[in-house]
Formats: sequence, C-alpha cells, structure tokens
Amino acid sequence: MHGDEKRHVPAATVPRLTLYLRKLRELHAHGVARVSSKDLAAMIDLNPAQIRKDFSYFGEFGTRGVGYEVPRLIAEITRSLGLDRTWNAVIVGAGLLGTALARYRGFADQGFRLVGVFDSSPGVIGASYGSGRVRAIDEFEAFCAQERVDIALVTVPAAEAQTTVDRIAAAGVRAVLDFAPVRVSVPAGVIVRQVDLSSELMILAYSLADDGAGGDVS
Amino acid sequence: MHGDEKRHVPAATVPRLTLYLRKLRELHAHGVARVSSKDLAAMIDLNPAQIRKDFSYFGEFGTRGVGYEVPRLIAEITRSLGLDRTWNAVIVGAGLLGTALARYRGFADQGFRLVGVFDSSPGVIGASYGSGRVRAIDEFEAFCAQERVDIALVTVPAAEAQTTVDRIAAAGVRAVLDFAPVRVSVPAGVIVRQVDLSSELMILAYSLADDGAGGDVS
DNA sequence: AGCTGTGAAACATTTCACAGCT
DNA sequence: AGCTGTGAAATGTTTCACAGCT
Repeated sequence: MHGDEKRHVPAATVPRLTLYLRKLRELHAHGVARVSSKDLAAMIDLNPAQIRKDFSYFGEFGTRGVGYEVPRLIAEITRSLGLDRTWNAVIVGAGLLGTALARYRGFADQGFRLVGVFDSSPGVIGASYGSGRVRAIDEFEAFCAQERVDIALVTVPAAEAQTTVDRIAAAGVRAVLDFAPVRVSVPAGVIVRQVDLSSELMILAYSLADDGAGGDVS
Repeated sequence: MHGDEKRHVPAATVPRLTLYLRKLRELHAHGVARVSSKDLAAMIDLNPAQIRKDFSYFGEFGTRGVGYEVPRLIAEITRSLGLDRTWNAVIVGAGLLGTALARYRGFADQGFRLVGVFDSSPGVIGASYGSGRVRAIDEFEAFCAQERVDIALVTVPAAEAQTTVDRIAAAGVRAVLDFAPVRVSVPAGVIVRQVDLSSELMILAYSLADDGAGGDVS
C-alpha cells in the first residue's frame, strides 16, 4: 500500500494475465488507446472486478473515471509476468511433437528463444529443424554450461520422461514444460507444468457423457 | 445418499480423476491388486482426503479398513469419466502440429478414435497421415452427416480459429480442443478447452522471474 | 457521470478430524 | 488397528458494492 511491498498473487491470477496481455496486444494492433475493465471483461468473458483485482496485485495501473491506457497496461503486465527479457528454451525429444514445436515460429514473438533441440536417438541426431540441428542428449550438460537454458520443453516418450527431467534438473534448468503423459517429480526449486493431451480428451469426454451440454470443467 | 442421485461434481475433481486413472492403470499393469487413498496420495503428491472425497462424488468404491480394489476402481473411474465407450475425433488443420497429433498413436489406447483429418489448403489435401488421407474442409459437413464426430481438435492458425470453430459447431460437434492461441467463443451446448503453449511458457517465465524458486502456479 | 481500487460477502475447494465399518 | 466416507473447519477465489478520484 505504501511502496513496493510484495503482495501475494493468487495462483489463478497468472494464467489470466496471459489472456489479458494477448487481448491488449490485439487492441493495440488495432489502434485502441484506452480500455476499461468493463470492456476488456466483455471481450474475454469475465467479471470486470476480477480484472481490476488481478491488476491490483501488481500496482495501480488505471485512472479512475477513465480506464487503462493500453500501452501502459501492456508494459506493466509484460513486466509483471517477467517477459521484459528473453528466456532461452530447449526442446528435449525430437520426435513428431518435438520437431513440430521446434519449427513453430511464434516462440520468438513472445520473448522466448529456442537455443537447442536434443535427442538420444542416433537416427535423429544431426537432423535439421529450420534454424539448427538436433544435438545428442549427451552434449546437454556441456551445452548448459556454455549457454544459459531457462526452460526445457520435454517431448520424449512417457517411459523416458522421469530420467530426462532428472537430467535436465541436474544440469541446472529450473523450469520444465512436460508434454509426456506422466507426472514427473523434481527437486525443490524446479517448476514443472504439464501439457497433457489425453487428460484433456478425457475431460471433454466427461463433459459430453455427463449431460447434454454445459457441463463446463474449465 | 440413498440411490443414484446425481451429486454436484466440482470442476476441479475431473482433471484429477484422469490422474488417478493413469496411476491406477500403471499399478494394475504392475500386478497391484489393492491400494489405499494414503498410498495413492503419496504417489500423486496429494492429500488422501482429497482422493476419497473425489471418489465420493461418484459412489462408494472402497472397503473400510482395507482400501480400494484396483480393477474395480479403474472400472468405476472409467465409467464416471465416460470412457466406457469409444469417442470419435477429428483433427482440423493439417499443419505441423496437426500432423504430429494425427500420427500420435496412444489416442486409441484411451478409447479415442481418429476418424478424419481436414485442411483447407490444396497443397495438403490428399496427403497421407498414417492410416488415412487429409480431406478437404469443404467435405466436413457431409462427413459429419455420415459419421458421428464427438470431438474436434483444432490446429489451424490463430487467424482461422474462430471461423473454423464456428463451422465445427454448426456441423453439430459438441466438444472442441483448441490449440490455437486465441480464445474462441461457441454457442451454448458446445464445450471448448484450450491448450495454449505460449500461455504455459509465460506462466513458467513468471515463476522464474518472480523468485528463486517454488513460485508454484499449477 | 464514470471508472478504478479494494474491503467485505459469497462461493468454491481443500484439509481436518472422526464416526463407522471390516 | 486400519482405512473409508463425510460433515465441519480452514483456506482460496470470485463477485459485490461502494468510497474515492478524474
């Protein structure tokens, strides 16, 4: 209230900030200069108070009676999310999904830089993926010692996920996005998020089976 | 309490059921016949009461003093999630991600059957993706009239996501898994879930930037 | 008059703690 | 003695409602 005291940010707020940022960039691209929480809420289908409260955990970005300046708000959320810098990412596992992600431009748009792709299979090592070549996983530790790696995207088969993540954590990488359909455990200080296709399909199945409709599980 | 009255299932319970199911199948494959909520909780890193309460929304599956029979529990959760039948899925958008998903076996393992892949680009239509060929999106409505389609996985570019989903919903498909980084709106009765890579990366960036570690946002 | 920022109320979810069965 | 099933308490999140600024 009186300075830069660190407020406690609810876990549910952070994913919403990414939605706000995306919509605000879109508004900015369309030349919109100002927006109110009411307007933004209508666009994202949320309660306006939710939006104001989410912002309030990071500061006071608006003007009473007026609303929020779009560029200012973009800058503040960008900073709040830690996107005012570049994060280096690697992909471990150059299978179908791994190579699809490696070729996906739109990484860089958001301040994420793909600095390497690794695999253990000799048949894949050396293959080209757009801007580089797949490296052997055995080079991973040496690579990390040379180049800072902030985030690892893990796209190895389920059976290899845990040992892969162990290795990644041991090499000092502190954030993992796991696409394998297994929960992995990590030492304290390492964050894992999981993107789980079969889980998502099952949740949809539940909603379909449960009732004719609106069984929303989001 | 006295029959098959439909209890209200919290939205947060359903994703956890998929985790239980996966772990139970693993236990079953390893020949484990019984498990207690305490043991299962330790494996998934959850509170035992959470697990018991999640189950309780669907019935009483355990035996006091003993625990849960693994096969029985698998059967009950499978049924509760609506996985005691086959669900037909299509992929719309045969780009990098779409084709990677199309080739991904492990769909069928879970009772999901990929019955078609669609795209609008002449360069891609007719291309083979393992068990079939990419169809023209213009055939989509006719296809849906012929074959039941329960779930559509949308892997088109962001700019086309909304019109694609409109078309899918109009064709009578009631569940969508959207991989495009835009929130789409749908008529009532249609369920959308979003898998959002850049949002996930931003959430990881927040956790990394925020503090040295444990800034868990899951 | 209009919109933000925020305590307080309403609602949802998780965890505790224990009665009740085996 | 051990473990489930579940009310009740604790915790977390969303929404309301309004004071305070422009």
